[in-house]
Amino acid sequence: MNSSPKVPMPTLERLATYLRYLIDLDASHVETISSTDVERQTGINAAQFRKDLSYFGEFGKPGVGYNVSELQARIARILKIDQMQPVIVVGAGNLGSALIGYPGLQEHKFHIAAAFDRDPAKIGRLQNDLVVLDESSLGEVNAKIGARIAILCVPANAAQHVANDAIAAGVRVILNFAPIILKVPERVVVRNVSFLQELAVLSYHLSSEAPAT
Amino acid sequence: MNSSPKVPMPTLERLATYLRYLIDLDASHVETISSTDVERQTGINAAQFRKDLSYFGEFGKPGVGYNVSELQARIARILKIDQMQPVIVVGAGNLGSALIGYPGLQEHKFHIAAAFDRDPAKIGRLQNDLVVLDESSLGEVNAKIGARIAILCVPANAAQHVANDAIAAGVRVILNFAPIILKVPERVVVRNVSFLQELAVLSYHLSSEAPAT
DNA sequence: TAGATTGTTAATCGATTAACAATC
DNA sequence: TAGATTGTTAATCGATTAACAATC
Repeated sequence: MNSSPKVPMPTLERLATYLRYLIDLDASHVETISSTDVERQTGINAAQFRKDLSYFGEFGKPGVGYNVSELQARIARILKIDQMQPVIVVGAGNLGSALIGYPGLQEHKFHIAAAFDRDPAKIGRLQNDLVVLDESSLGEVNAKIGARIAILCVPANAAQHVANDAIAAGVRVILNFAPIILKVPERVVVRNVSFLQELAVLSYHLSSEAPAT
Repeated sequence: MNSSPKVPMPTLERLATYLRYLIDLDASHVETISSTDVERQTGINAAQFRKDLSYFGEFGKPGVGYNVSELQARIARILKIDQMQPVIVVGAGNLGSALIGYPGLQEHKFHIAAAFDRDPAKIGRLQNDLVVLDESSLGEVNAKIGARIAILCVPANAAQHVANDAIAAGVRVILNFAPIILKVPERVVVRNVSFLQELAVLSYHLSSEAPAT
């Protein structure tokens, strides 16, 4: 099923960008686009766009361009967001709650199937139509749900432990918000989102600019 | 003040990772590390680590290694997180609230100086010791605060407008959580954090794995 | 057909890694 | 001094971009 052996990570990230852009175009009833249109509107080089797509086959018509809704459907299929995916969230603090209620999850075919926490004060509480479950029941619960995607919104000191549990429960990819480098088996894919790291990089860029008033 | 003309973005991102790791080491009273230690514990190649530092000067002693607390202090200074920085947050929804109360902001020397929203129901409410202000007062308020960092947690359709206002108010770097590509003057630096994009990339990786049970 | 735009190959660019002389 | 580890140069690797024949 996986005809492309080595797709660069930046290509995958851009694919998600294209998809978002195509959804907007589709909503605006645009039917056809060219790679040059994409460059104008997203800033991503036209050759880059064509190259990115080329990892997965042929998508356009020379002299014409790309059919928006067809391209959208095909990229969605490549990213496996053409059918609903169950996702579990561990850590129901502020961030966890925000993610559970994040707008757009549904459209992207992600379904938060369960939320866990270890804090007795949070367990049992309702969070966006979801009862927060005891973290220790993660394995048991996921045996039913079968989620292969987990989102970790726990503190750094709990993250490794929770990751281990999630992996044991069948999770194969992890979106990690905890500021720690997780040690996981090679088959498991982890992506880290670090709010403070992003701010730090931005902070660096304050220096090179012209002095403020 | 900016002796290094062209530091690669990946280097800056890793710098923030090193810093976090060094803070941990310091807390564990480790005094000295070698680049090989860094590789073992973070997975980042030892040569990469040394190369990254080399953009900013000399930090270690041949045959000995790096002094943890000194290195920590110097990286913090490079990233300008050695002194408190005011930050404004626009959009006080779930995500905005989560970020305002995010643990670690203080340690990283970021201070959320004001939060804004355009929803009358949110304006005036208390959010982590902060009164949510009317978005339309952003310019006026930031004239006093002088924040050069803004975090955007508004919906996609409001993001460009808010970004324009923030830039007009003196903001020079933006952390954008809205799923949209902002058009900004060249001098302004934007970093995008896209939760759904991260999930999409992870979702892709589910295919290449061994079949589930 | 002529004009436009694709998919792909080749050229360029930049980042990572290995190797090693310098040095503590 | 001998052993360890740095900072940096050179080699490798991979990603981006330009160019163009194929084709609608």
